[in-house]
Amino acid sequence: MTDKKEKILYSALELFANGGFNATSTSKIAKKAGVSEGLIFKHFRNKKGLLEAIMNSAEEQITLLFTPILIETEPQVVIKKTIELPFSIQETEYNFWKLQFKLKWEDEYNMPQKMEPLNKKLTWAFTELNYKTPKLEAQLLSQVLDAISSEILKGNLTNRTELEEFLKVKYQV
Amino acid sequence: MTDKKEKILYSALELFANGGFNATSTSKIAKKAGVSEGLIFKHFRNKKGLLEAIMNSAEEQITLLFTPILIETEPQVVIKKTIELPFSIQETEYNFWKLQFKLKWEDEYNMPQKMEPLNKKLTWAFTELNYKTPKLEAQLLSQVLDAISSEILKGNLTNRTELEEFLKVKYQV
DNA sequence: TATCTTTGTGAGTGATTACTCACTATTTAT
DNA sequence: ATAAATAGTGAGTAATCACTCACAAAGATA
Repeated sequence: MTDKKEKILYSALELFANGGFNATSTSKIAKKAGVSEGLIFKHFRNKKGLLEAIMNSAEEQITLLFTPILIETEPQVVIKKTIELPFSIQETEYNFWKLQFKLKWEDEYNMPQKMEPLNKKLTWAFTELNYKTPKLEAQLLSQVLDAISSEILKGNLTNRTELEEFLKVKYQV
Repeated sequence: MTDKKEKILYSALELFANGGFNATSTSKIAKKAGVSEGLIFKHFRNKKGLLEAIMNSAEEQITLLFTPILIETEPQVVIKKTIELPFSIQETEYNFWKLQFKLKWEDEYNMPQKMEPLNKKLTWAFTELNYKTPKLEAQLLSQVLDAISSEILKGNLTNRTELEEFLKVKYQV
C-alpha cells in the first residue's frame, strides 16, 4: 500500500463519515488527500469501490472486537466484556464506526447478521445464569449497546463512566 | 395546500427517507410527483427548503406522541406507555420516522434535546417507583426504545409483540 | 367583464459530477 | 543498464445537478 493510496482511504473515510457518501465528491477527496483526482480511479476503479475498500476492513475490525468475548467461558465475564464494548471505542476510530452505523440505514449495507455470533454467545451466557428468557435478554442488551454506541459516536453521551457502571451493577458483573 | 404541493412533499419524503437527501435529485422528485421541476422551487424556494418543510412537521408529530405520556399521573402507566411508543408506529409513517432517524446522524439535524421532556417524565416515574438511580434508568429505557425503533424502521425486528411483552414484564407494567 | 394573484410549465443556465485518457515519473525485474 | 510494470498527473468529457425565468393557465376579486 503506497503512501498516497493510504491518504486517499483516510481522507475518504473522514469525509464519508462526517458528510456522507453522496455529499462527498471525488474532487474533495483528492484535494484533502493531496493527490490528483485520477489516482483515486487508478487505485479503486470508481467511487463506490473506494467505499467498499473501507467497508472490507469492517469485517476484520468486528471480528477483532468480538473474539475476546466469543472465546470467553465465564458467562458473567461475557456480559461484562460486552457491556464494555461501546465504551472501549478509541477516538481515532470514531470516523470508521460512525460510517458503519450510518450505512446501516442503507439497505445495501444493513447487515444485522453480523451481530449474530455475539447474540448467540450472550444467549448462552444468560442461559447459564438462569435468566428466564435468555434470548430476549441477549437481544435487549445488544440493542442497548447499539444505542449507546450511537450516542457516543454522535457526541451526545456526557456520562459515559456513570452509565457503564450502572449497567454493570444492573447485570451484576 | 394545493394538490400538487402535497404530492411534491409526499414524493420527496419517500425519496429522502429511502435514498437519502443528497442522492435524491429535484428532477427525480418532480418526476415522481408528476409536476414540473420548476414548481418545486416556486413552493419551497430550494431543495433544502423542501427538506425543512418536512422537518417542521416533526416537531408537532413528536409532541403528539409525547403528550399522552407527559400528562399521565400514574408512574407505572408512564413507563407502560413509553414502552408502547416504538411499537405503535404506523406503517404509513415509516418513511417519515426513517428520515428523522437518519438525519440524527447529520450534525445539523441531531437534536437530542427533543427527548428531554420524555426523559424528565421517565425520571420522575422511576423516582416514584423507588428505583435507586432513576435518571440512569430513564436514560437507559429511552435508549432501548431508540434502538428498538431503529430496528423496526430498518425492518430487522421480527418478534415485535414478544419483545414488547418482555419489556413490560421487566418493568412490571 | 376586466384585473390581479396564484399556480404551473419547460426550456435554458452555469456549476459540478464521476470518470477517462494520453502522458510522465518512479520502481522493480532481468 | 534496459525494459517492463506500476504510480501518478491534469486536462478534458458527457451527464447531471440545483435553480431561473419568461410565459401560460386558472382562480379570485372588483
